[in-house]
Amino acid sequence: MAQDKALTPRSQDFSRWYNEVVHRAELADHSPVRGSMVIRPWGYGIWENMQRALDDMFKATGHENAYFPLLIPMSFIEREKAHVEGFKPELAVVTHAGGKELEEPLVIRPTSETVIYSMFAKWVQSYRDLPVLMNQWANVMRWEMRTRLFLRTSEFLWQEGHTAHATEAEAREETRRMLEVYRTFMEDWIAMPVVTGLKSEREKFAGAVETWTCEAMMQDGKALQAGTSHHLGQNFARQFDLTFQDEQGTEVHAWNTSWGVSTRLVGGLVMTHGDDKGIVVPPRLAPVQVVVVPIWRKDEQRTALVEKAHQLRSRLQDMGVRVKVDDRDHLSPGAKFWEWERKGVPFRMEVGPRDLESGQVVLVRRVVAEGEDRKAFLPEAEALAALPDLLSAFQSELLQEARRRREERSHRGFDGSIEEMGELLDAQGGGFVYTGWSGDPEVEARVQEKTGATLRCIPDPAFRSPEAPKRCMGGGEATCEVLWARAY
RNA sequence: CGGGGCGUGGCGCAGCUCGGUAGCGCGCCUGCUUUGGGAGCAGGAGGUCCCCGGUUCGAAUCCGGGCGCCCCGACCA
Repeated sequence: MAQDKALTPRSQDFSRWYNEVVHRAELADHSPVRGSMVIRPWGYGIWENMQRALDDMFKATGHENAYFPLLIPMSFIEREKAHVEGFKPELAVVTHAGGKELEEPLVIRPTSETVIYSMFAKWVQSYRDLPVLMNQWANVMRWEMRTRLFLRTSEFLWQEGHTAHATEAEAREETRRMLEVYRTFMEDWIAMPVVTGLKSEREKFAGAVETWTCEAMMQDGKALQAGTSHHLGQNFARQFDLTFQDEQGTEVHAWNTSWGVSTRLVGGLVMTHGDDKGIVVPPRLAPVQVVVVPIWRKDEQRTALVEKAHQLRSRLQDMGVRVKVDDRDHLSPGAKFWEWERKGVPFRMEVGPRDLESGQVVLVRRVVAEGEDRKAFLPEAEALAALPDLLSAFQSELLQEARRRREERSHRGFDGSIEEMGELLDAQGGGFVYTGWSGDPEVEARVQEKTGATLRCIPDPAFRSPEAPKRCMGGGEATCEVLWARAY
C-alpha cells in the first residue's frame, strides 16, 4: 500500500502524481487484463454519487432508464459508414461461443446507437410515439492503444442517452438541453468549470451531424473532454429504418440525439482538485463528508471518546451529513489524518480528552482557505450546526478556485503565429488558447501537427471573448472563435 | 505501432557488471508499551527471483528465445 510516504509533487511530474494518487487514495487498480481497471470502493462511491445526481437530472428532464445488451451483431456496426470507420480499430469482437465459431461475429459494444435505434424502429410507428427519451447505464469497450486509469481504459462505465424526435428542431433542442445538464452537473457537483461548444468536423463523433462538448482544464493545463452531446440527424434513423407517420400520414425518418459521460469524470475530479497530499473530493460527491477521529491516551478514555465519536456521527447523520468514525486502534491519529486527507474527505472532526472535558471539537478542513487557521476549535454544538454551511461553502470555493486557475491559463485574443502558439503552450505548460479560425480543416491539421494542440471546440457565446477575433490562426479571415489546447 | 524502462515475499526496491543457493524498507501476524500530524521494542510468517531452453559442478546473475507490464509519442470518452 504505502511506498514512500509522500506523493510525487504535481510540479515535479504531474502524470506520475496522478498515477500514484489514484492508487494510494484507493480509487482504482490495474486488473490482470491490460488496459482495464478495477474500481475500488472509494472510487466507486464517488462514481455512485455522480450517477445518482445525473440520474436525477435525467429523470427531471423526462428521461427513462432502460438496458440494452452488451453484444452487438457486427453487421449493425457496419451499417452506418462513418460510424464503422470511427470505431473499427477499437472494436473487441467475439468470434467463438459455445465451443463453436459464430456465424456472425459479435461486437462488444463501443457505444449502443446501432442496437438502440434498431429497437426504436420496432417501437415507433406514429408521431404520437415520439419523443422517445431513454438512457442507459452501462459498460462499453474500446480497445485503446494507450490507457490510463479512469482517463482511458479499454472498458469503462458510462451513461448513454438516446432519444428520437419528430423534428430536427426538437432533436437540436434536446442535444443542447443535455449539454446544459452536463455543464450544470460538472460545475455544481464536481466543481469543475467547463467551456461548452461545438466540435469541429475532425473531432466530432463518428456518425453524428454535430457534436457538442464540455471541455475542462486540468491542473497541468491540459484539456479534458468531459462529456459530449450529439445531434445525430437522421443518419442512424435511415440505416435502421427508424420511421414514423407524421400528422399528415407521411412516413418520415425520426431525428436522434445521443449523449454520454463516463467514469473519466472521476479522473477529471482528481486532476481538477487534487493536491500534493492527495485527492480532494467535493462535498456533494464525497462518500464520506466528515470523518470523526477519536483520540485517546489511556484505555479508560478510549471508551468514552469512541462513544462520543459515535454520538457525533449520529447527530451529523440526522442532519443529512455523510459521516464515518475512524476508531481503528492500531493506527495513530496522525496516520489516520494522512489517510483521510489522501482520500480527499472534506472535513475531519477530532475529539480528544481535552475536547471532551471542555465540550469542544476540533474541525479541520481538507483545503485551508487563505488567511484561515488550519484547525478550528469549536464548541460541539456550534461545530455541528455549522457543518452544513461549511460543506456548501467548501463546495463553492472549490469551483471558484478551479475557475481562477483556468482563467489564469487562458489566453484570449491570441493573434500570433502557429509557432508562437506552440511556444506559448510550452512555456505555460499547456493552457487554453483562443484564436480566430476560418473553418478550414487544413489549418486545424497544421496547428495540431505543429503545436500538439487540438481544436477543442468552437465555444458557445457564454465562453467567447469580449471581442471577436478577426484573423484566422494561420492566415486569412476568421469566421469564428475557437479554443485550442493539448488534451487528454 | 515507434522510442525508453522494468519484471526478485503484499507494495517499493537492492543484489546481476565479477555465477556459490536471496536481502533491505514499508506492510502483515503475536505480545507489551503507545496514540493531539505517518508510534516504539521484541518475536514471527511470507519468495516457482516472469516463462522456456542453453552454458556450467553450480544461474536471480551469463547466452538465446518468448511473454507481460509501465512510461514517453502518433489514434481516442
